Amino acid sequence: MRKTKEETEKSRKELLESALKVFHEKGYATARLEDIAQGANLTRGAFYWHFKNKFEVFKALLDQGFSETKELVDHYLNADHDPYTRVRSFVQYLLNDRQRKEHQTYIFIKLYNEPEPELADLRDDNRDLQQVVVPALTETIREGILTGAFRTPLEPEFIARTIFTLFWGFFSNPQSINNDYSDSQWTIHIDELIHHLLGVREEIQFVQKKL
Amino acid sequence: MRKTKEETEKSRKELLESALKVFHEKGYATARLEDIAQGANLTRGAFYWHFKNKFEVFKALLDQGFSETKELVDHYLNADHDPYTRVRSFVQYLLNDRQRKEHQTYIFIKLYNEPEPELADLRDDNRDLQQVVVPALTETIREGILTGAFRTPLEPEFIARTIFTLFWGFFSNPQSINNDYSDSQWTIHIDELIHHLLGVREEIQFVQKKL
DNA sequence: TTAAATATACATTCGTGTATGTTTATAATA
DNA sequence: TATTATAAACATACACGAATGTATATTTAA
Repeated sequence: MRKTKEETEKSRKELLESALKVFHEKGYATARLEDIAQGANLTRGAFYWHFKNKFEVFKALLDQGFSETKELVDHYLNADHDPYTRVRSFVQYLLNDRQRKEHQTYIFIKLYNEPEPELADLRDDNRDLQQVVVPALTETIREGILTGAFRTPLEPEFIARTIFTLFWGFFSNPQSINNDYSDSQWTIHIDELIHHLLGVREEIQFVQKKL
Repeated sequence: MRKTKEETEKSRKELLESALKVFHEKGYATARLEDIAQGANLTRGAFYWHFKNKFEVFKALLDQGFSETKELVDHYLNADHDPYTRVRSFVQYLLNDRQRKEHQTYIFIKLYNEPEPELADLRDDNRDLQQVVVPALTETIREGILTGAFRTPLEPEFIARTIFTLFWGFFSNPQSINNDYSDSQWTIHIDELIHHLLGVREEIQFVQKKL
């Protein structure tokens, strides 16, 4: 049953994808290796050739999500735009990501929330999402305040943490998904909220909305 | 090994308490009935006499937390005070609860976050925390706006949902617990945030702080 | 020809559920 | 009031299935 190198790579990727789905649906503890294998049209034999065990796939997935988040932060927050555009585009991306529901960031946070003692080590300082997002967000907000784009009585770091925690809650709460207050409503209002939190000057809002 | 009625009741309560702890530490799926029994200085035999299975204890705990939350809402939000005091005391309670870490509300939310398909039925409309908190919070905010205590461009329901979601994220994120940005920092800043969100008039803030 | 890339088969462990044993509070009875 | 029968409130023992990990078999790129 030996396959070509490309086919092997494909198998590995499909196993990872399947694992992400299964973890997302059943959670880490309940996920069975056979579910994961079947999702990739393979057997547990294939799984054990590619990965050591359940823990290792999970770790691989977390690392993947973690570096993807880093790229996101780099792309949006550390971009070469004005502070307002940077914050806003980042937030908008997260909202869309949440709406698609299938993407990394959304599932990533769900994975983090599992109590499971076995995963405790993974949630150490090195993989803290906050430490990736909050500093960049804080810096952007601070810059916006210095340049006079934002006028807010709140501390930049606190605003950053508030936005982060708000999205964390938004992604985590299972009920927020099937609720009458739908995603589209959030998308509209979140925009106002961000403006309100940052104290975005009205001229900027106006210019932005015209674009 | 027959015990008196009081002793029996005590056993049951200790089993529930232990279950709460174990679920909190290990999560639903990983929690073993023996852990729960041992935590109450009993055996699995005792457990099975009091409860049908793991699912039933969990349900009992959720119901318990749910009704406790209802009481909280009644006590703080539906109280006989001005809107400002109601919102603020409610938020302060949650913050303190979060700091104690051992109380129901905190663990309650953690329980809700588990993916575990078996628990899907429990997260239906009837046990939606949002439907308990958000309407009461919305009403309080709306009243505050009508009486002129609050001046905010944001919609009352959205503010309520924002506060709710923010706390959900605050309670859910495992990293927010052992972070350098400590609970006390949040406690201070959250106060400002609530003021900012609600647009609390400065006279009111001043009077409140003097008390 | 060899070992990569799987599938299949098997052993082992772990947790649940249930059946059974044991003690003793409690109600009934005399 | 003392005695006794009963079942409450557990503890202990056992049977079972489910999932993991490993050993072995199989095919075929390289």
